[in-house]
Amino acid sequence: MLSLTEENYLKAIYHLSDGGSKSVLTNDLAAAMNTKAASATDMIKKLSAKTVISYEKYYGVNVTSKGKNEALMVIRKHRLWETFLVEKLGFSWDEVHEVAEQLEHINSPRLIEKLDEFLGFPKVDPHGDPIPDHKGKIKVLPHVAIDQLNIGYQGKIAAVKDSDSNLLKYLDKIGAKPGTKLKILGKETYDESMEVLIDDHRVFISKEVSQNILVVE
Amino acid sequence: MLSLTEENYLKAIYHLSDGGSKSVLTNDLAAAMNTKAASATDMIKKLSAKTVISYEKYYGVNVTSKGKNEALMVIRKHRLWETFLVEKLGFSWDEVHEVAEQLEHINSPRLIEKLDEFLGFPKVDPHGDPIPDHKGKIKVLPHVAIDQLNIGYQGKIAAVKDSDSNLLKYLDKIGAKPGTKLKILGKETYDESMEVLIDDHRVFISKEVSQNILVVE
DNA sequence: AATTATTTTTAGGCTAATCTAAAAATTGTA
DNA sequence: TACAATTTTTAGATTAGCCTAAAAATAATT
Repeated sequence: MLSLTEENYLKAIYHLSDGGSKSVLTNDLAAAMNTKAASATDMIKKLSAKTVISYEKYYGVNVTSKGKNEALMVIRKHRLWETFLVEKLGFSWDEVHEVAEQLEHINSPRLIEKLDEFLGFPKVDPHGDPIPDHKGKIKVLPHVAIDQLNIGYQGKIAAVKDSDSNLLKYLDKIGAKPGTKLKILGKETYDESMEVLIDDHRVFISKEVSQNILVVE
Repeated sequence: MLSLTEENYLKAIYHLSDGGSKSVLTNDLAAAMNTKAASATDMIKKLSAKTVISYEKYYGVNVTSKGKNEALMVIRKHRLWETFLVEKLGFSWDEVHEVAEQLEHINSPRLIEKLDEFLGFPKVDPHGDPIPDHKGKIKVLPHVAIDQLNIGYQGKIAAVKDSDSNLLKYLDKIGAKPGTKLKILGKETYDESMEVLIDDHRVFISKEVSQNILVVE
């Protein structure tokens, strides 16, 4: 059993390690958790003792398969709650994160299975991120940001990066949400800004924004 | 801002004081919280400092109006979530308490208003207990337990006491839930057991059970 | 009214999660 | 390769919530 704080650290480690594929450094973890390195070290020791991460002094931490599973269950809960908030309660997708950060720690397997069913077993959350199933299986689709694509590309938005609430507000304003069709009309070589067609509306977007809109390759 | 633990203590004080109408003793509070008197004293000091209760050494605590409001907001959340779990997720009413104990501490005024709306602004929870409105206003109906009533009484079950999950399971089994019609057919003077008609089914119930089935007077 | 019993509070300690400051290990560079 | 810079860990405190044991206050009983 992990405490709320331990769950949050583990989730951060999981994300920083790209789903367990690389080591995470103490300082990076501390930065992600808005704490100091000393606190991160303390927590690393605890999570190590609980065998959800493995740890070699001075060389960073790795998520164990047990830890991966625990992290995926938290992510599952987070994304199911986000879906609930948007689909059922009418939240806009830029305001769900904070609430989901709280709801993801509710501990009731039965609740989460019922919620999944109530939502119709969704595969992705409102930002297009995949929702792990009850066994922790997650379907990672190969996404590319549209700044990597060329003029003439046509397709549907698969996901958006959900790092920043202001970005999400902007994306919402220009209509860029998962499922919407998109076409690249032009690209300025100087600053890599783009002209795109989003759901038949012409929009100019900066490179920064284009890096956050993802399509399936 | 109250911590999770502080919220739980305040809620217990509110309930033990019958909604703020009488003082609560340290030992009773400790018993309700499954802790020791020393811990209760510690917490009483903290809640006092936060002006949600008033406290005179050795003479028990009283809820302030500020505290009453805070307690009512927690109760509002608890009962709205219970309603959600039963109405939307298909939980049976004897299994919602534990989960609602966790959900009641989620802090998001917007969430709770949206949830209220989603549920159609319910007036009572699945046990028949009134749900405080967003201002903390609560409509207390004058309930009587049916052990106080005589043969021939006819009416609808208004609420059941939700103290014990085993009792709730039993009540569910015999069909005794809020809204169901009920008639008292007989009463044994020796042990005060009763024969009642619940939704047209004849059932014998002990005094203990009859004390937990409430109707509007 | 005095003594006993009960209740409540205080004193001092423990653990989880945090911090600052200092020490140790690793990495980068002259 | 040795010294400087950076990163990480350790040491020692702090706060919230809990504990036990002892002291203090109130209540009950002879």
